[in-house]
Amino acid sequence: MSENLALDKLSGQQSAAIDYMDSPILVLAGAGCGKTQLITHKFAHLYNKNREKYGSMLAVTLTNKAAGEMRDRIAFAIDDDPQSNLKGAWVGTFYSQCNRILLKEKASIGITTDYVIYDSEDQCRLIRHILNDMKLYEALYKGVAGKISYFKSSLLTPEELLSTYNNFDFDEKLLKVYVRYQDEMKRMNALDYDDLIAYTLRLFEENPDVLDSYRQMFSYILVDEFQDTTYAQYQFLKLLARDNILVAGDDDQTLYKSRDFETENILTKFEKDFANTKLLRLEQSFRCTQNILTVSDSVISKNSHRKHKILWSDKIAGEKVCHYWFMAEEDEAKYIAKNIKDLYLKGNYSYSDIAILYRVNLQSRVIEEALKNERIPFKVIGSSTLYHKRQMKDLISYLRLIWNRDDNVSLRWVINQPNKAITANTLNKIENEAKKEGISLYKAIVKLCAGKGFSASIKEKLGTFLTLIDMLSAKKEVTLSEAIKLVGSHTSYIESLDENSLNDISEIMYRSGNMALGEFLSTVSLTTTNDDTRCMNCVSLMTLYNVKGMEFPVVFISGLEDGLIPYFKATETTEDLDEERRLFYLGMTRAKDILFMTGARKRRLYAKFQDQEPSRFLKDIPKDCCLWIEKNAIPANAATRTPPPPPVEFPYNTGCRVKHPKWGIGVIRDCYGEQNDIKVTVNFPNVGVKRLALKYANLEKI
DNA sequence: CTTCTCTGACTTTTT
DNA sequence: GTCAGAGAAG
Repeated sequence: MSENLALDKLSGQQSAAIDYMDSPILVLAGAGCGKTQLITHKFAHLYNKNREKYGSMLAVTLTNKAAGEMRDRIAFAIDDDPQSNLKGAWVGTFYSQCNRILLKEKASIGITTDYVIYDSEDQCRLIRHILNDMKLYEALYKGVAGKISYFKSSLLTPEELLSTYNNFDFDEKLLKVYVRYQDEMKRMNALDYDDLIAYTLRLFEENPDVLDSYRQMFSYILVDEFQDTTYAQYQFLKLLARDNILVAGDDDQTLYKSRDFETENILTKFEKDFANTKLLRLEQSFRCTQNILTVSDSVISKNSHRKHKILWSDKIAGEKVCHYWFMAEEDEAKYIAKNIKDLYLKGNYSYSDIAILYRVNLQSRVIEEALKNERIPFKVIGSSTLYHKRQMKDLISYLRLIWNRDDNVSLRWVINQPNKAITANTLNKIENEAKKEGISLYKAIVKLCAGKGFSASIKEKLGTFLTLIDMLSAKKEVTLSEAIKLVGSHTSYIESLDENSLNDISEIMYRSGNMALGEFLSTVSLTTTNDDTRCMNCVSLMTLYNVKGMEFPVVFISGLEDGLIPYFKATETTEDLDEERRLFYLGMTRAKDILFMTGARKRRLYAKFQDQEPSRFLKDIPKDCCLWIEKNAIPANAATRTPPPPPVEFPYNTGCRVKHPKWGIGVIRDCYGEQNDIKVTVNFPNVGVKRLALKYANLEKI
C-alpha cells in the first residue's frame, strides 16, 4: 500500500531502474534527483515481491547518517510491520557490514573476535608512539596516518609498495612506520577502519565457501554514494556481486578524492568491470529551481573528467540567484542576518528552512555574532561536538581493557592516569620488554613482575594494576552497565569526574546499558559525532563538507572569495581545484528555492587582515543568470545622509497575544516599520503566520 | 609532580 | 586569535 502510493511519485527513469533486473545497473544521478529514493524503493519493491528470495539483500552507503535514513525509508516502504522484519536486513555502512561478517564468521584469519576497533584517534596515538619510538619527528603523525590509511584503503601492502615504488624516491621511513604499525596492530588484535574491509576481503579470498554463502545470501546489492567508495570497498562489491547489483552515484559530488591515486573515474570503471552494465540517468531535479540549476551547472561544467549531465526541473524558474559583495566580513554577516530576519518575518520560511554555509569553521564566528544581534536562533553543526571527550575516552579505555587486555593504546592511556604513580622510567622498561619479546604491554608487565628487574615497591604498584585488569577482564560477557559499575567500584575513576561527565555517562548507560560490552565497543568505534541533526526552529550553520546529503529551501554560501573558495591551499593542482569547484557546486545544489552567495573584501584570517578578491568560480557564471549586487561600505553621500530615525515605539511586544476579527487569537512574532505605518507578523495557530499592517487589521490586545 | 609560559600550527572529515 | 602540546620552573 505505502509502496504503491510512493511509486506513483517516481519518475519514468526511476521506475525503469526498479523494474530492470537483467544486468548490473549504474545510476548516474544529479543532485536532488531522487537517487536514495530509488534505492530504498527498489529494496522495498523486491522485498515485497518475494520475501523468500529477497529477504537478505545488502544495501550499503558510506556514513551512518545516510545508512540510518536508508533504513528508515525502507522500513516505511515495506508492506509489513517495519519493526520486526528489517532486523535481518544487511543495511548499513561498508564498515559496519564488514564488522558484522567478521564477527559472524568468527574471523578465521589470524584475528579473534574480541578484536578492538581503532578509530582515527586511536590510530593517531599509536602512530605518534611509533614515530616517537623510531626517533622520527612526531608532529608529522597526522600526515603519516593519512598516508597509511590511504595505502590500506587502496589495498597496497608494504611489500607491494616496495616493489611498485622501487624506482621512485619513495619515503623509506614512511614504509618502515607502516610495517611497524601493521605489526603492532596485529599483536594487539586491533583493527582500524580499513582493516575491517581488508580482513573481510581476505576472509573471502581464503575461504571460497564462505564467500559463496554470502554471494548466495545477498540476492541483490544496492550501493548509494557509489562515487565515494574506496578501492577496497569496490573490491568487496566485485567479489560479492554478479548481475544483481545497482550502484548509484554522482561524480560531481565526490569529496576527498583530490588526493586519490586512482585517476580513472570509478563510474567508468564500473561499466568496464561489470559486463552489460545498464546505464541510467536521473536528471530531473526534484529539489532545485531551474535558476539554481543553471547557475550551478555553469560552474560544475568547467570540471574535467566528469560524466556529462544536464539537470532540469519542472519547478518554476524561481527567484534569481543573488551574489552580494561587501566591504568587510562584518557587513556580510550583518546582511545575512538581516536578510534571514526578513525572510522569517514575511512568514514564508521558518528558521529551520535556512542554512548558512562556509568553507572553514572559523568563518562561523562573525556570522554567529550577527545572528545573536538579530536574536535569530541558530545551531552550528559539526565542528566541536566531540562525542569522544576526554573523560569518555578514559572510560572507554578501561572498558576496552576488559574486552582485550592486549590493547596497548588503551593500556597506555589508563596507566598514565594520575596517581597510578608509575614513572616514565618504569614505563620505558615495560615498553622495551614488550618490544624485545614481541608481546603486548600487559604481558610484558606480567613477565617483569615475575622476574627480578623491578623493586618490591614497583612490583606492588604494578601488581595492583594487574589484579585490577585481570579481575575486570574475567567478566567479558557482561552488559555495558555492569561493566561500567565494575570499573567504578574498583577504580577512583568515577570519583574524579565532574558533573557534566557523570551526566554523559548516565546518558550512555540509559541509552545502551543493556548492550553486550563487545557490541557497545564496536558501536562506539563505528559511529562518530553527528547525532545532532537540525534543531526545531534554528538556522543551520555548517561547512560545505558537512552539508552533503541535506537540502534547505534557502541557502546562503558565504565567503565566496579567492583563498576561501577555492581554499588557498588547494589551488595548485587541477585535481584540487576540481574538488573545490565540486564543493561549491555541492553547496549551491542544496538550495530548493533561494540561493544567496556572498563575499567580502576585507576578512580576518587567523591573526591577519586580508584583502580578498571575489572567487574565481564566479567568473564561470553567465552575467545574466544571477543578480550581482555590490554594497559599498561607506555610501558616497554618507556624510550628508540624514541621521537614522528615532527608534519607533511599538504597541506590541513579541510574544504578546492579540485577537483578530476573522482569524481569532494569535501571538505577535515581530513588530517593524515606520511610526505611522507599523506592521506586525502574527502567528495564528489555526491560520498560520500572517503579516498585517496595524492601521487596517483591527487587532485587539488581550 | 604540578603549574606556568612559550611556541607554533592552523582546511575540510567519514568510518 | 586560539588552542594544544612541550619544556621550564616551582
